[in-house]
This record gives sequence, structure tokens and C-alpha cells, in this order.
Amino acid sequence: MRVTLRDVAARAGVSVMTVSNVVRGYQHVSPATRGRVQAAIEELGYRPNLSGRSLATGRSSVLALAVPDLRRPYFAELAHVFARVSTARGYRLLLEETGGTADGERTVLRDLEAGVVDGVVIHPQALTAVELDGLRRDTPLVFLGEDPRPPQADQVAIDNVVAAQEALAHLVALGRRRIGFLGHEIGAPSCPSALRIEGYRSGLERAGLPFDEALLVARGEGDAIGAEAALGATLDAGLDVDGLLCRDDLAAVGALRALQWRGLAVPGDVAVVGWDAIDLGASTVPSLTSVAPDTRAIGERALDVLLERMDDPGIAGRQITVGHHIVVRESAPAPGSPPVSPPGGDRAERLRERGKDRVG
Amino acid sequence: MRVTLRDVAARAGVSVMTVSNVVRGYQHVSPATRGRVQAAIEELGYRPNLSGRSLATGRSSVLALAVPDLRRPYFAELAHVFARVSTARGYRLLLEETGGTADGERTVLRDLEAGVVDGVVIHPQALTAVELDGLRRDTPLVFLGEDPRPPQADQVAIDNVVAAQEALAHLVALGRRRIGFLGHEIGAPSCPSALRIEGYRSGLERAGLPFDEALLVARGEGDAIGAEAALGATLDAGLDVDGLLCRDDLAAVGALRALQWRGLAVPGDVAVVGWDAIDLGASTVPSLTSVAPDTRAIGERALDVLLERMDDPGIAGRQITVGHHIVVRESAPAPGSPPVSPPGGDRAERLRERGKDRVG
DNA sequence: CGGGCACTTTATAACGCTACAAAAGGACGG
DNA sequence: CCGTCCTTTTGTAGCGTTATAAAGTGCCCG
Repeated sequence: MRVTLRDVAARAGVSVMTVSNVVRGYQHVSPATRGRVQAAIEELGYRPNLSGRSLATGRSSVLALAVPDLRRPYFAELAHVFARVSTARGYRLLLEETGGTADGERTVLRDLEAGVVDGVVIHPQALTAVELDGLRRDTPLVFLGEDPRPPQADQVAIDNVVAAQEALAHLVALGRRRIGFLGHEIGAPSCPSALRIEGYRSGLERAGLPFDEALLVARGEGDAIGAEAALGATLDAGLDVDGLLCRDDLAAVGALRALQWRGLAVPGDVAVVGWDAIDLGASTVPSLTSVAPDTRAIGERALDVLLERMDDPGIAGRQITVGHHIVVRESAPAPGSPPVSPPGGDRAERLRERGKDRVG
Repeated sequence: MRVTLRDVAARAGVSVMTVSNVVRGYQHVSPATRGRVQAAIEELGYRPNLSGRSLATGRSSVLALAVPDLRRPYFAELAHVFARVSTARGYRLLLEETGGTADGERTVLRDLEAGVVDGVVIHPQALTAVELDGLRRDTPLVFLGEDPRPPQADQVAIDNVVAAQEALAHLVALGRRRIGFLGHEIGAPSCPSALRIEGYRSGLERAGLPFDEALLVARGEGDAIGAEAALGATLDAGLDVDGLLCRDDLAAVGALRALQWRGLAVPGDVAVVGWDAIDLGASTVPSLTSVAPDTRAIGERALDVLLERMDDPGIAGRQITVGHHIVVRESAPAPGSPPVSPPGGDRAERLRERGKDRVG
């Protein structure tokens, strides 16, 4: 059976309250008693039962993070960061996947209200933050991402418009003039897509370049394969671009494939900028230049804000903007940097040379 | 304030027990009463408090998954699958990252014992399953991965040796004769690495090929960049291979870069097989042939076994082997398949042609 | 018409913990 | 020597839920 306060108390010859006091680090416990209790705790291997504690105190030390899909590298990174920061501050992390669907988000939020979590951080996708906030009863809630938030709620995100403008400026500085946008949803673009397109558009304007609807390439599935197919089809239909701003790195990876498959060199013919700066972007060929949100700051600020709200639910809603920067790698190098030697070189010569010591 | 059973009972004019019976779907409740109670539940928005329930029943409906690092695509996929299957069976998922360190694994296991979780699924990395099982008190535990397990514990994994043999056979069938292994740890290889190398070695033997220590390329950091650096350095030092079995897809991605950077075509000069079949492997250039563990089965079987053990802790330990298959893509195509047209073709011609409608 | 029986409903006592307040031991000045 | 104050320790009463068993219903049958 599980070791309880009562067991420890009996062992140490004190009351349960004294043991509880020791466990929680209450000041006024004599060193002698504390020692005996500590010893009993160690001997019996006592660990406080969080359900009991939660029932007595009303708080559980459990936070929840709800993201659309962990398989997307950005959300995995987010979960990683948030797991680390919450653990560092003494909280457990309950993880929920919403699947990016309206139903999933509703269900998750409703179920999380069941009193085991002290607070929820959610990255909405299908529902708007406003709708979600309406479903909430009394659990403190922080939103991640770009959705318009209800005024009384907290939200943490980067400035998508500015980031997109910067990414676009980077492409322009590379001399690109026909810059496309790849990867938004077909039909109504999601909030992040819309904001990034807005930044793309105003960036074009600022650079004195025309906006051309034809350079917006939507994708069906929100993954690399969907982006590859979409861009491929559009290229085959005659799309002509020399730069590409991608909604996310998955789209960028798909773009690399679609482009290279059609004999277009990156960045030679088309420079590509991704978004999210996923780890694997450093290892593609060519490596991806990408907009890097400060995910560490997102996790930390989200936790800050959530804890504050848990302390004082009446606090006013805050819109927190965290930093971002552009990770410059090969797919859209720094302006003026020497061109990287494209792999492949003179294939015949290479084969000749290697043929010497080859078995078959 | 939170809505409790008592509130609902008062509203519906019944006792708390009746409400509890309705909530839990107890049979012998008259339709009339059930209706009234349901109505009261809806009106008040009642949700059962899991802490209270947990205290009363001794079970919390929360499972924990502990993985080294969510940023590694394989573990993200695993967490995704496990989140889905546990939700499907009515469990919440507590997620912990061990960081892949001995301390992390110890801490996580110790803290999880605090009575909020009904069971733990852990993918050990630094500590062996035997050590971890020793730390356990009474929480049901299931191990994922290759570590030797204590006889009384459960474990779910694929057959790494066989899978490696198959991957090697695939390379051999492509006519490769100097096949390297890339990506194990420097010094003592981890269990998965050791097993995969064992399969690699016996696969070579089976094919009548010599084993050459020089073809084992360890990497420092366990990511794509580490693999790229390691393989790059070894190639520059004269390594000559025409096939590469990689410890995981991160290593394979790094290998693609190291190879292409040195003018070696994949699969023309070197065929590459990865491991884990991560989603992005379908979108690299070339796309990755890879050993695909049946992660869905891993998640489901792990949950099966865990639930059984929660029911009956005395049950004998089981070693469960789930399926795997080789996803054949471009980096090591099917034997006899026509060579894919390598991107890049005649660059001069391409430029000429595109020059016509180019702005600057 | 009373006894048995199936069906409903309910009182009570935990589960493990903490908040609160009150009690028990000293120390110390008046 | 008593009252006061501080430190240390301890009862008691929940927190929201369920297990258990007992108490009410109504109905059929002897």
C-alpha cells in the first residue's frame, strides 16, 4: 500500500500535522523533530499524494498545454520548451493534442476544466481565441499564436507582420524581384497565414515591388508534401519566381524539393525563406534561412503570465509580443556573400576519380 | 466557485450519491431521476473533480509518458501516438522529458510516483531498464525501446537486429558492397545502436561481405549536424562507401548533406537508409528510405500492457515485439527500379531558357 | 394481506492532505 | 509567582468523490 502522512507520523512519533509541516517546509518545527520526521520519510519512502493535496489546497501543480499536433516540429519544440520551464518552476505538464479541429479544441478545453489543472496554455488553430475564451469557466487560460484574443485574455506571440516584412526585405536585399508566398491554406487563410501574407504584401510595397495574386501559392495538406505538390503544380503551370517566402519550414522543405526537382537551383535561381527555424532546417540541402520565433521566450512568458493570472484572476488581459530573428543560412544567404559551391560539380570527373578504387 | 456534486444534488432535489450514480452511468437509476439530474448537470455545467475521484477510487485516469527529448522527431511522433491512444481510452497524458540523462530519468520516475499517475510509459536512454525498475515503488511501468528489461517488467519494441538485417539486405540488393554504419555514439554505443550494429554486422556476414571496423562512423552530438560533421570528416579522411545504414533519420539527413556537399550523388554513388521514417524524410532531396517502426502499434501495445498491469500488478513481465517495415524511397530505391532523374541537369540550358522571361 | 424480491435511493465513512485555531511548553519581565 | 508572548505541536474539520451497506419503494405471489 501507499505510504501516507499517517504512516510517517506513526513512525516518527508525531502527529500528521507535524509531518505535513515538515514536508511543506513550515518554519516553526524544532530541528530535532524535523530530523526525526525526515528520517522517517526517507525510511518509508514517503511521497506526498498530489490528489489529496490538490483537494485540500485547491491547486494541483499541474498545467496543461494544448497544441494541434506534436508531429509538427514547431509544436514539438514548443512542448519541449514549455515542459522544461514548467518543470523548472515545480509544475507538471499535462499535454493535449487538439488535432487542430474545432471539436478537438472544444473537447480539450472542456475536459481540462475538470479541476486537475491550475492553468491552461493553448495554441488554437480552428477556433478563435474569442470563442475558446467563451467556453472557459474559471480556469486561467493563456493563448499562444496570432488569433485575435478577447480583451480580458492573455496572449503570447511574435509580431508576424514585422517578421514577414523582415524576411521579405532579406529576399529583396538579395536582388529578388519576383517573390512568391507559399503555404497558406486553400480558401480562408488561417490567422498566422493571413498575418504573414499581410507582412509579405506590405514588405513588397515598401520595396516598391508590385503585389501579384498569382505569386500566392496555397497548399492543400499543411505539410511538406502538400507544399511540394502545390508549388510543383504551380511551377509546371508557368509560375516564375526568384524568391519564396514560406508560411513555415515544412512548406520550405517541400519547396526545396519541388524546385530542385525541376532543375531550379536554390538559392541560385530561387531563394527560399522558411518560418519557425526548425532544427532540421540546418541540415537540408541547402540549409534553410528561416524566421526564428524566440520559442524559449514564448514558453517563459506564457508561464509568467499564466502564473500571474492564477494568483489574481481579475488582472487585465495582456498581449505579449516576444522576439524573433532571421536565421540566415544557405537557402537565402546574406547579401553579398560568395555563392556556395553547389554540390554535384562535374559528375564525370568525380566518377572517373572514384572509379579507381571502387569494387564493382 | 466550482460546481460540485452537492450543488447538482441540491438543484435536482436528490442526494449526492444519486448524482454520482448518474455521472458514472450506474444502471439502477430511474429514467425520471436520471433526466432531472442530467438537466441539473447541464444547467450548472458540472464536471467531476478528478482529484476527489482519484482520492476516493485510488485511480486518477492519468498516465505518464517519459521520453528523452520531444525535439527529436521520433519521440514527438511517439508522444503523438500515445496521446491519441490514451485519450481514446479515457486517460489523460502527463508528459515528462528526461533529457536523456540519468539524473533526469531518476527524477522523473521518482516524482511520478507521487500518486497522480496510474501508470508510466518510459523510454529510457541513460539508465538501463533494470536500474529504473529498481527505483520504482508500486507504479505500473512499461518500457519502450531496446534496453534489456528486468524479467518482471514489460517492454515494447521492434526487433532492431532483424530490422537492421533487412535494411542491410536492401542495400546489398542494390549492389552495394562497401556499406557503412553511421550515427552511433562515440565510445560505448547505446542499446539501440548496439543492436542495429549487430544486425548490420550479421547482415553483412549473411551477404558474404566482410565487416570492416573502419566503416563504422560514430557521431558526437546525436543530431543531424553531428552526423554531418562526423561523416564529412571521415569522408575527407578517405572513407570509401557505396551504401550507408544510419542509426536514425537525423543521421541520414546529416549524411545526405555531407555526401552531396562532397559531390557524391545519393543514391548514385552512395545509397542511404535511415531509421524511424520521420515525416520529413519523405521531403528531403532525395527522399529517405528508412526503417519504419510501427509506432501506432508501439503506442497501442504499450497502453494495452500497461492497463493489464494496472489491473493485475502480479502479472508476469512481457517482451512485446511490434512490427516494422522498410519505407522505400529515393535514397535507396527498389532494386531494378529506373534511376530517378537527378535534379540539376544541364544548368546552362536551363538558365538560357528561363532568361527569356526574367526581370533582372 | 403479509412476506419476499427486485428496483431506487440515500447515509455514512473513508481517501490523503492542509487550513485553522487552539493547546502545550518554555522564557522572561514585572 | 503570575501573566504574556513566543515557539512548537496537535485536534478538528473539511476539500469532492466513491464504496458499502442499509433503507425505502413498489409489486407479485402465496
